[in-house]
Amino acid sequence: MSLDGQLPPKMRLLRAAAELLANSAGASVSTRQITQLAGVTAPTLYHHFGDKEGLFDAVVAAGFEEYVAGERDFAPSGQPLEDIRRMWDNHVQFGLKQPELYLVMFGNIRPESRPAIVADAEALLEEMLTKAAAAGQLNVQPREAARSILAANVGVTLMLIAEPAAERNLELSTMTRDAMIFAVSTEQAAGASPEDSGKSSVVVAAIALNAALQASHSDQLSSSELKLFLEWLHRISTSTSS
Amino acid sequence: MSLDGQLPPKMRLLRAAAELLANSAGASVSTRQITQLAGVTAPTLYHHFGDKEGLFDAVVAAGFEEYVAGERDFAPSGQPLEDIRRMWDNHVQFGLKQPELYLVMFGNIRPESRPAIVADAEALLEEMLTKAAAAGQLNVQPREAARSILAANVGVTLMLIAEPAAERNLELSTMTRDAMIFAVSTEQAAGASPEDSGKSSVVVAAIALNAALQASHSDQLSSSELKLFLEWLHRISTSTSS
DNA sequence: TCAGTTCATATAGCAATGCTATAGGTGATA
DNA sequence: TATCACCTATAGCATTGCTATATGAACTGA
Repeated sequence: MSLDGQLPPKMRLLRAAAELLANSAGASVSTRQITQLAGVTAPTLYHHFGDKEGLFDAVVAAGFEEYVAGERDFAPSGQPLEDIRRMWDNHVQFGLKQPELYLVMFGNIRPESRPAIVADAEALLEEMLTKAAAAGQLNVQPREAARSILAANVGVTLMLIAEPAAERNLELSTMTRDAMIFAVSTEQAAGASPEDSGKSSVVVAAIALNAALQASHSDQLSSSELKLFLEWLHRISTSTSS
Repeated sequence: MSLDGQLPPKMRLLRAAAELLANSAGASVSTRQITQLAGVTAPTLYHHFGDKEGLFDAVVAAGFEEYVAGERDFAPSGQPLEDIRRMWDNHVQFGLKQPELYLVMFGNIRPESRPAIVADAEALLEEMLTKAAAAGQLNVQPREAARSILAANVGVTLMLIAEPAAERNLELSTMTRDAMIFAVSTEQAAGASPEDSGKSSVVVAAIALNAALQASHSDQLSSSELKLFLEWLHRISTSTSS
């Protein structure tokens, strides 16, 4: 079978690569397989993508588009933390639905190659977490919370992918998810956690104000005042000692 | 340079492969590079390891021995949860010290190939968590806790590896670590403070910060800075627009 | 001591891989 | 028609993982 049709060769190459990548259980996919399935010869591939890795990057980029679309494609519930849960679940589902693609995206991250995807995924989470912070529901900076949650999310998804599909236990996901969200949220504020007993109230309030200010542009302060104000606010909200 | 010496060829192959794998920044290592560095010809490799992947598996196994040794190599503090923290940190340190090896071990996990390593790492954690459970410090089953903590641990380590070494922020690790441990432990009994749920305006946040600042004297701002800061805060919190 | 057996290494080479130098074909524009 | 940029194909190179076969070394039993 070949992916002929009226599609331009560039598209056919992308689809062929995606299909072979998705069905190759870890085995390496050769350019010859791809070009044959696409009904195209080798130079066409290198003309359009320069490289085998270039083609794979394009496939990953397409997959990432799909992922982002999924992350955005539900109505905000009004409860940011609930939306975070859905984003988490969507992330896991994406990984389980396209494990090979996911492994290329998040399993082989190397310092020099592709922190871009990670940064984008973080930004998605951070965006939603900022709303939570604005509602006073966040314990830490939205950015730090996003990094932490994403890390756990990736780890859980990789673990689930590694398991045979039959015995996958999604409880691992929900449990870890709720643990992370609970840890960054203020629901626990009165708790006995030893290290944040001193910082909590001031820092939480500062973080919330910071997020709220950035969401709604208050005109009570001039721009220069606001700049200095935000700087001080940042200083307070990043303080760790009481 | 070659790894000659009195070592048997099998060892030389292992060391050569480990060294090349450690220094190859993601690039693929060829059998010819390995055999040349080991001062050996190709059939020797296949005689001892059968396969290129067989050799790499052996390298991974050796690396895993080192990892396990590190996980066991500290005296139990008597506080299981504190020991879990050290195991977490040791895991991260191992990943950062040998990133390429770590990526092979935990980044490329595929359902059919190697859940063995994951299972062993889980068992290490579970062993310690069982002690915590015996001391009544655990909220969930040790096995579930181990799976969850390991997943987050792997995710965090992968994220840190993906970052340029210069700007690695280990706070991501400690924060996620404590979040996970806190979530599975029984320490969290204290109640929540649902008073400020639902509102998100700048004013509310400013008022909260104002109150919090006056309650606890933060030393992040000088007194003159603080005075001006509070004035602005007052201006914001008395504004009429939401 | 010496044939037999087993283990370990080397020589030479195969098929498959990623990639490319070069040339041919196509359509739009002048 | 002629030109020119763009896209694709033919053929082949260097490198890859791997192996069929042969040679050496070390030990065994007589």
